[in-house]
Amino acid sequence: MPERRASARPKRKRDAAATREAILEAATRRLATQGYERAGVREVAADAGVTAALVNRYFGSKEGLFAEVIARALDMGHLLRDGRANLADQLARVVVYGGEDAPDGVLTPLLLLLHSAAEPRAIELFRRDLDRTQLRLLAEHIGGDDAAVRAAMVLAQLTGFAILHHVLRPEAFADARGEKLVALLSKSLAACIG
Amino acid sequence: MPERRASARPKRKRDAAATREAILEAATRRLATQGYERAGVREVAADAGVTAALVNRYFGSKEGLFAEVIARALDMGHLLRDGRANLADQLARVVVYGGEDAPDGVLTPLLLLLHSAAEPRAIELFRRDLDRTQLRLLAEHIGGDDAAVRAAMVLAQLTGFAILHHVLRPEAFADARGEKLVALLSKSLAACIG
DNA sequence: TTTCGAAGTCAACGGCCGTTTACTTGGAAC
DNA sequence: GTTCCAAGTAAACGGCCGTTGACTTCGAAA
Repeated sequence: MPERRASARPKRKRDAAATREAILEAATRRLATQGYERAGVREVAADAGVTAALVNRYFGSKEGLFAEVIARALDMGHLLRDGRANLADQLARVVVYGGEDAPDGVLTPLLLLLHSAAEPRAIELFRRDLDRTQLRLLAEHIGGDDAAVRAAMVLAQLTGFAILHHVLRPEAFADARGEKLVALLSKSLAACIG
Repeated sequence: MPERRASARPKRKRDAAATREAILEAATRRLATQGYERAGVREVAADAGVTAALVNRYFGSKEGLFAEVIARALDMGHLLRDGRANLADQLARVVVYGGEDAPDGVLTPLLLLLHSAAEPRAIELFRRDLDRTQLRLLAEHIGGDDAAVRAAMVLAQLTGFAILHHVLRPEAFADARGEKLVALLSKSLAACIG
């Protein structure tokens, strides 16, 4: 019989900060792929190489843990790269080609959102943070009249595309080439940006 | 102390077909507002005025119940009205003004989808049924080259708008007038339809 | 009115999950 | 090497949920 999971891991030394980080990373991945309900505290703890009790010790509760996950994801995962030229095309490429496995990727906040749509507490956390982070940045990049509404429309399109492309995966998307999707998406994004 | 819930209800006579229908209605409402995980069999049964055991008797299991809910919703809730003129504008009005409380409304399939995004079994049911109902109808109305991909893009936009407008509700959408949203959405829908 | 099958209920089982309490262990400081 | 607090674990509790099997009740047919 081979070694157990725990001994296969690098067996991190006792380091509260590093352990905290490992838990947050594991929680982000679980939340982005499974959503609030299906992401269990025991699973997250096992991914991080610790016990469920320790998770609650550090973050108070499951809700506290995922609140910090969402806040961090919204702070880190800036949807926009540095240059603001070709905004529609940039955004389109992010959601078409962005890997879903990178826990700090720009796609993560979208997956977090749509996998937690059924959880009122998670939605509350998103609403509170979104307006003053991603949407504000987007609105500044867009500018002009109705910048706030247009920014929300852009976010809506990105989220909708993400749910179809990364979760539902209808036949039409599976068959289509990536560049075809980029072209269509950036075209309708441009219609919103103006 | 007032009467109990059961006596406040019309106390439907023993009618298997009617009871079945009542359970399906209640399940549809619960699934559309709470998603697969949070919609409990006991709650659904109570809404329909029966016991959880009877629900499992009629539908075999929770999964069987919601499979039928999804299939029915996709069959009934045709996104498109009869006339095919101004398709973008029609669709935009549906998701902007469509009430979320009507269990047979055209908006229901979208809410079912985005509230069940975290549940793999529900996603599987959607994928299987979507391609041969809503997406096929949409593609026929759109026509031309890449009709299938364009139809999926339209569904993505509608779903994304629904999650923002009916679930997340950012400030920008709360402040905006309905007609402004219809204008923006139909414009970017038109960019996809071509 | 009696009968009998279908409609519906009741209560319990087993499992999973978030949380808590008491305990053990590691490692740095002296 | 001893001490001692923080890091981490083990185990259990209580609650909720889906499911099941045995029981009860309605209502139509005879």
